[in-house]
Amino acid sequence: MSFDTVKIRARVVPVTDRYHHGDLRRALIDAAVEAVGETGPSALSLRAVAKRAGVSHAAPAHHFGDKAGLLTAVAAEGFDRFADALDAAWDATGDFKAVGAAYVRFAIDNRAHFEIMFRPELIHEDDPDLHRAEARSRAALHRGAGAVEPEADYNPAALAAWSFVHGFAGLLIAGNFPQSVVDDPEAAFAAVGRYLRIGED
Amino acid sequence: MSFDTVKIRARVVPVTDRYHHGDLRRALIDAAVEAVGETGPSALSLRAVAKRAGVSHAAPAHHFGDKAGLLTAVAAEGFDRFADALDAAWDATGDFKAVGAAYVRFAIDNRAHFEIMFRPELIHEDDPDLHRAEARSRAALHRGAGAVEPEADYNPAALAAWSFVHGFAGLLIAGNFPQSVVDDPEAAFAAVGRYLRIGED
DNA sequence: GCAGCTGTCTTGACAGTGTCAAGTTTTTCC
DNA sequence: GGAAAAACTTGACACTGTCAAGACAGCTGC
Repeated sequence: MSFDTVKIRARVVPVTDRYHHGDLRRALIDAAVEAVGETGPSALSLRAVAKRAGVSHAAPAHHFGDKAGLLTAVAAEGFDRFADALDAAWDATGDFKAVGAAYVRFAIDNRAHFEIMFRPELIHEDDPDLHRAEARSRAALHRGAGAVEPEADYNPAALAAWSFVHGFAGLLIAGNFPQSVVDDPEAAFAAVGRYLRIGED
Repeated sequence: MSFDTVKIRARVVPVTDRYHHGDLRRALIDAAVEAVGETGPSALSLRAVAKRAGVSHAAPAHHFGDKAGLLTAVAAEGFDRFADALDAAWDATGDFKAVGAAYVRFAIDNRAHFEIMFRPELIHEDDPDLHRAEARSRAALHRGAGAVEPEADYNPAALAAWSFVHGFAGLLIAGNFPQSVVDDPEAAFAAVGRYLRIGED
């Protein structure tokens, strides 16, 4: 096997790990996210994910151990992107409401990730990578909401803010809100957010 | 059929439908709730539910059509009890916060029902019985939260209150809150609820 | 009081599922 | 260039939801 072949491969799939498929791990996560987006997390089939990625039905197990392992990887990726989004919103505005809006926006734009992230029975909660990513999100959220109030072991203001935005996002993507809210979530969130007593007076 | 027969039957099995098993429909719903409480909604197996109720594996299909049908019945029952709980809280106190506390309490005490009620991909959303029960809950919730603000097509105050309590309940039962909150949810909800600007000034 | 019928449930079968053990192929390492 | 490791495939297993067909009980009409 010549060095050229490797080089060509590396140029074709410019990702961290490389092997036969190129980056099957990546491809499987993407396929899983796609499938969850279409049919929801409960109806997800490992074999369908494998077929979507063009590999045999047992290939996912090699990378993720089992179904929950694959979903754990999706959740970890979700928490990482989530932390990025929240941090970006805070850095850009320094405003709690903007972080809340980013929270809701993330849930809408990354619905598949979001649905898995907060469904503990589907994933391996003890996964170290998941923990790391989750901690990042928690920190980002705390920075946005907790900055208003002094830090504490458990911060009621942060919990209030979290409950509020999480409930709004969850009810929204589950289809519990009227069409006008779905059509313009940002405006609705701004209107509804006025009833939260945080970051003012 | 004579009127007397009905009366006697009604005393033995005081439920809507009756047949061989006594009330298999009821038993299957109970078994499903039990199973969901133990393993979560995703791992629920129709055959396991049937075994738990002591009937053949295909018996549930006769009463509920399919798996989603069984879960729909659970959700409908959940929404009915939910409406009862919220109405009772409002009638007893006339206080929005008490309705919120009842919301959280219901989620904790009826975790299996609650988890299914807000997971649309698991149930038949077009089921008329579900719709009826859901409307009852919506009305009860609106009575508790919407009473504060004037009625409208879409009431921001009601949506805010709903988002807040729903998020709190959801994050709590998903294990995202610190132990102190889990140990005394009522106290935590009262503390956190102060950050919601509803029903005051 | 009995034939027929409707509703309740069982049996058996089917394709599809997750997981595991064993094999095959490719890459890496020295 | 050969050995070892990694990446995947193949085949099997028990289990799942769903469907068609049949068995059984209870009620209806006479």
